[in-house]
This record gives sequence, C-alpha cells and structure tokens, in this order.
Amino acid sequence: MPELPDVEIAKRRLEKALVGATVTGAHSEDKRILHPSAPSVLSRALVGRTVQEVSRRGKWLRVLLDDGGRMFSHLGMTGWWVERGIEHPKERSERARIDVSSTEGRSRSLRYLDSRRFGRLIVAQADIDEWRELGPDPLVDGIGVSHVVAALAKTRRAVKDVIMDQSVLAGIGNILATEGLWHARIDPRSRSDALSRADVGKIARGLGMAIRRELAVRTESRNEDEWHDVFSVYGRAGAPCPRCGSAIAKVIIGGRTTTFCRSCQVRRRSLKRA
DNA sequence: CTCTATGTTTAATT
DNA sequence: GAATTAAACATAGA
Repeated sequence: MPELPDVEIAKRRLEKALVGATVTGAHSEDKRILHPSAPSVLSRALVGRTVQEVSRRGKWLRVLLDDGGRMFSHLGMTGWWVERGIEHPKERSERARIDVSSTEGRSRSLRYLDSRRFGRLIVAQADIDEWRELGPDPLVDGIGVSHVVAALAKTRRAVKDVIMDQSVLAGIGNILATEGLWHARIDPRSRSDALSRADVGKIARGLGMAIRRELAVRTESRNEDEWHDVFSVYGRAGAPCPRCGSAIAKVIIGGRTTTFCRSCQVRRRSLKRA
C-alpha cells in the first residue's frame, strides 16, 4: 500500500484516532519490524502517554508523544494501519496494535497489518536519521523546481532513478515516478543532467497530478475495497497509450519495472548547452 | 511449479 | 569515489 498518497491516508487515519488520546496498550512481538528495538520497548514507551501530533514526511509517519518520545512507522511494501474494535481478534498479518482511550473515554484499537513484514516501527527519543535525511515532501513542502534542477544536475543517472531518491523528493515511489513522467511526457530513461528547467517544471506538475489522482481515489471512497486505481501506464505494458495509442513499453531502471510510451514521452540524452 | 510485486539496504562489480 | 547491478528480506496472488 505504500507510496505518498497511501501514507497520507494512513496519517489522517492515525491523526483522527490518536491525537489527544491516551495510550492504554501497545504490543508487538515482531523483532524484524521493531528492529533495532526490543519488543518490550513499544509498550514501555507508549502506554500512559498522550499523543500530541501525527505527521508524515515522504513514506514515513511520526507519532509525537507528550513526553517528547516518538514512534516512527514505515509501511514497507505491504504495511497498513487499520482501526478495529478493541475485541477484534488478531488476524494473520497483524504485526502490532495500539489501544487508546480518548478524553470522552472512547476506546479505539489500531492494528498494524503487514504481510511481507518489510515495514518498520521505531521508538526513539529524537528524530531518527531516516526521517531527518528526507528531501522535501511534495505535499508538505511542495516541489521546488530549483531544488530538483540542482539535484538532477549533479548526476547522469536516469531521471526516474533520481526522482525516486528519497533525499531528493520524499515519497515518490515506482508508481508515482512512472505515472508522473508519463504526465510530463518525459522518457524515464532520460539522463538527469540533460533536462531543461522547463522539463523539470513539467515533471513537478506531472508528479503533482499523479499524487492528486491517487489521493482522490482514496479519499472519495469510504472503504478500501472500493479503491480501484486507474493507472495510465503503470502495470500496462503492451496496452495502448491512453494519449497516443502506441504500445506501452517496459524497461528496467534501477532494478524496478518501468513503463512508458516511446512515442509521446521524449528522451533527453545529451547534455544541454548553456 | 514460475513469475511478479507499491520499498530499502547491503554486497559485489564495473 | 561514483555508479550500476544483483541479491536479499517474507509473503501473497496470478
């Protein structure tokens, strides 16, 4: 479930359930997800504390507690937070739970589900490196064209590879990068240092479009079963390009499957002249 | 059985 | 050093 729009939905859900509430129970036995903390650390850090704030940067979530402690959550590939009844039985993919009581005394139970267990739950007293080292978040900070131009100019890697670098832009994953570049009409294999400022402007708008579209799908339908993603090119190799009808091509960039349209996405290859 | 997967890290190689 | 590539992680679904 994890890319910026999914994590944003998770953030809103946690915010609604947790802010102002007091933690009555916290539990996880999954050493892999909690690493490097020991399982006991979760309840010791959370129980009795009141939640002050939930925030998101890129694909990371941060829950701030009233004593300055904090819990970071990364959803990995298949992580997801859901709210369940306090008595709801543990299901197979449940890796952690946090129970809270609101000021009106209402009990809520949040469950962290993660079948593949690539996600993380980290308890710390200060911001962790993974959080501090994130680049600007497209929703929180906006996409600064100058910043992206500078980042792209530093390397000759494929542009898609660079915009997925979390220290350049936080939250862009394989889907958003693929879709955003299609909107921008830029070939994902383009050499990053060959792009003009105008190209970067298009990419910024393309990514914004992809993010808004995904967010809308998740906001407008109440339950998750109704989410049906409509991608233009992601996962659609061989299908006709929705814009020009040519067959969607598939290549591997940075180890990730990448789809694009050879006829309407232009490839920048040589260094532009000043 | 095989192949693929929304992410990240680490080791090996060029 | 920079850059690229492959593998690894663990599980589900087609």
